[in-house]
Amino acid sequence: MNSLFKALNDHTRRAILELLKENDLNAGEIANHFHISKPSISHHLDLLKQAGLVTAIKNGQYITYSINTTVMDELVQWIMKLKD
Amino acid sequence: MNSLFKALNDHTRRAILELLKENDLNAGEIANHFHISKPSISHHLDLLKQAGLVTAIKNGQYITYSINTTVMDELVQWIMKLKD
DNA sequence: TACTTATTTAGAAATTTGTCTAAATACCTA
DNA sequence: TAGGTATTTAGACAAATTTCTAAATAAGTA
Repeated sequence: MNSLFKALNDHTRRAILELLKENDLNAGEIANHFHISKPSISHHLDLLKQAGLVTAIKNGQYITYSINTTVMDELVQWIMKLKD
Repeated sequence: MNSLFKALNDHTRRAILELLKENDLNAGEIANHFHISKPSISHHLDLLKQAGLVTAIKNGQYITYSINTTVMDELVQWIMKLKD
């Protein structure tokens, strides 16, 4: 849960998830949506990957990122339990 | 949303919410559940309050804290939208 | 009023985080 | 093989975060 909350606690990373919801994208395409350097985006992608929120598949020179929302089920459950 | 994710991104604060789910508690009672100084707990409570996750009511010398889960609805909605 | 208790505020120290540039790695193509 | 493109890794730095102790504020009680 810790890595999940940590990954979600950043506007850029949340925006990346919203982008990936629409389409799978490679790292460069993701970076083009932000005014942040590619290494920084790469770092954000790494944190999302650590949380299980995205998966990465190498396609030759490119790495395609996809969203994985199943890890958020645990979060929703946690919230629902708090709500009773 | 930012203050919400920020407030949730800490184990102690999440544990405080779980405590308050069971009972309203005053600041001292909350502090007694952790091995953290009272000023630090006070700070955590402040962040939870800023996010709207708890409310505080002064009862004489004491301040009673209660959980407020309605602000998490927005978070659940955000997650559901990502899931389609 | 003086003392005690509950809580917060202030300020400081250590750690974590987000960002950058430069360099490294990996793959593609002529 | 040489050169170009895509991406990550490394290292540095500023800002934010978590924690602490000491002091301030507010309320209850003798």
